[in-house]
Amino acid sequence: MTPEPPARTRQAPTLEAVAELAGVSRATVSRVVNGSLRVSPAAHAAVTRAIAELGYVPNQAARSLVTRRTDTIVLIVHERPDTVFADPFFASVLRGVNQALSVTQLQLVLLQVQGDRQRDRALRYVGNGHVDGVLLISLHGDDIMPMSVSGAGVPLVMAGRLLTGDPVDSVDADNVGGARQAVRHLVATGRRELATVAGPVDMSVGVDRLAGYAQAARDAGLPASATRVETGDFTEASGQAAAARLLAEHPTIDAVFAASDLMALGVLRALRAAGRRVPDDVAVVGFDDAAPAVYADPPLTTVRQPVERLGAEMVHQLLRRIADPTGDAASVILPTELVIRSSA
Amino acid sequence: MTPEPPARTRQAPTLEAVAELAGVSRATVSRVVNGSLRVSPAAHAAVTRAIAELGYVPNQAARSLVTRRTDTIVLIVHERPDTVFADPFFASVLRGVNQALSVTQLQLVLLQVQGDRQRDRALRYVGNGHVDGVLLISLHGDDIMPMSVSGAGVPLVMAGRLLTGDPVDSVDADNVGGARQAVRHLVATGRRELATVAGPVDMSVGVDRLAGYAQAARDAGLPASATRVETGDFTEASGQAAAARLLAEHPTIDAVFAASDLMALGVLRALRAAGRRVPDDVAVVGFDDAAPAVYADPPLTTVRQPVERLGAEMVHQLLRRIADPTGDAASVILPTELVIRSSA
DNA sequence: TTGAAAGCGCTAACAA
DNA sequence: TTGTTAGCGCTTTCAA
Repeated sequence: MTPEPPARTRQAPTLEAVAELAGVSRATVSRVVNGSLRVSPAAHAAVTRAIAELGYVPNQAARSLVTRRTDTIVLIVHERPDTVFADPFFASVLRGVNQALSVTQLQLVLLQVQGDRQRDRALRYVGNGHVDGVLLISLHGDDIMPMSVSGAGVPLVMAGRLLTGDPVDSVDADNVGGARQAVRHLVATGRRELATVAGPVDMSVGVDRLAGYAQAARDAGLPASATRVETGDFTEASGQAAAARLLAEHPTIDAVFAASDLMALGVLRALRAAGRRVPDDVAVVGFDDAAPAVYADPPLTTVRQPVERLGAEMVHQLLRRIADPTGDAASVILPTELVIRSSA
Repeated sequence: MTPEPPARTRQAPTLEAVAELAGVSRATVSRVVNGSLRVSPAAHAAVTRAIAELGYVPNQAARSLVTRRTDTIVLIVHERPDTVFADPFFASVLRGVNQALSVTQLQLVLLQVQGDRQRDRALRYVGNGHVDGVLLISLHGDDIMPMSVSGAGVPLVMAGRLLTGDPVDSVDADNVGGARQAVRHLVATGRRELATVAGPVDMSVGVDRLAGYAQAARDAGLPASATRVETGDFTEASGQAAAARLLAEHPTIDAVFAASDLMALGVLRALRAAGRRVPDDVAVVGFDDAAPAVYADPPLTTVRQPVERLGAEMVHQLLRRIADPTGDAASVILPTELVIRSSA
């Protein structure tokens, strides 16, 4: 009287069982499962039926052991130790990643990394063949992860670009172009005394959006006095503080380009606190990273980057790189879009 | 002259290599790696040194093949085919999950599931021993996934609860209590003509928040006429439409409880569109699911649920269940908190 | 405390 | 087109 084993323990059907039921060898079953062409219709049918009957699903561990593939990629989010990464941006990227992945056999492992300990653990995980490829979202402009990963020969695609200039497969929004759109819009609507609340200078997004701002201001023939810059860290509070500084020192400002949506919100608050009217008095344009700034009231004119698509493109590029590990690093730049709403 | 193999291909050191270098058997190395007590200090030292020298990391596939553990859990997000799941809520849960996981050896696989096809694929994935446990966030009140998963003997913890009443390990916010807090607050501040914009009746959050609202209204001795209900689907647009209906039919309303933050935003817009002043004319309290309603201007009084903690608690409960698969299903209810801001 | 040996379920030559 | 066979790297009895 052997006791009934718990469901959990009940042996999942193996290749062997399928082979037996179908009356063929394990190799043939394997061929069918893996879509080999060199199988007779009869064998194929028998195997397919047996698989259905038994509810067979390949054991991934056994498969990985021999193929050295894992059918898994990892998304690493390398945050700063102190900062909380902007949720909506991340969630939107993730949505795009999942969508692109849903038509593949690949599974997604998620790794949130803060600090050197966790980073090194992640690096070890990746370096040890646990995944077929890496997607990286890094908040560090000089992160060592990208080079460590690609140096280990593991396919990698990162969001944004490396401030070090090292070549890495990457997908990025057109931050320079987006900032230019913002400035051109402000100038086109008659603004002449511009300022920007820029992002951190140690992040490519920060650098690029500032560069676009400066370029466009120069192109518009604005004097240097009309290109004020204060820096924030992408948070609402920092945007508010930066705007307050701007207003105190340059009361004649009539437009602000905020390099993130959260900072744009802060700018709005600072303007209100200072008794300025938006947009009559001062116009505001923010960069839309999918954070909730669009819920500002009145709604904000923004430069929108296609965040979800960014995630999907990262996957596509990674798949390409996995299929063909050779060749130079490629950068995909996604266009931004100016979305005009009432407050600018 | 064998060509230099690419880094990728270079054999990772195996147990065998470690054993040889340490001058012991593979079994002994395995014991050290897995923390067995029955190893002599000398052997232990030799093995430890060899591991460090070689940079050995166990091959997870080989290990899983024999242990039948995967050291992986999966977070399944079962969305509706049409709806886009609220990003910030999801991202916050994920943050809590990751945080709880970071002190373990477990890896997190993420599965976004929409529609029956993907659901069945996920079920097969889980049922075939790919993961040690499942975390489930479901938007379907009568989802078959929970019972399928736990019926297959795979440890499962879900967020929320099943409308079917089936017993499943779960973690939930105190939605009933939170809604009561909201109503009590409105009553305490002098409101007498209440209404709610409730959530979908096929989701436990919707049902529970409505139940709390009704309970508290009754407890406060409000007449039935003061417990109007309109239903939305948790989106801002639906909140706005519901509030518009409410205002049209019951112009005397002086307070609205919105069962989600996005719907609260919609309510605010509807009130403004109707020329009502907030909060003087009509007070609004929303349920804070970590969506951006708190960015409303003026800020909204909300009932806040601890979303991040919810994720962490789900992990803790799952770990318990994995360690001890027997025993009855348990429900953890997390308290909510009333956060009073200007608009109510 | 240690080692020898038997697989875990699968893929991939190689032979037939 | 099919089957046979030899492992992939690890854990785990079982004996010593």
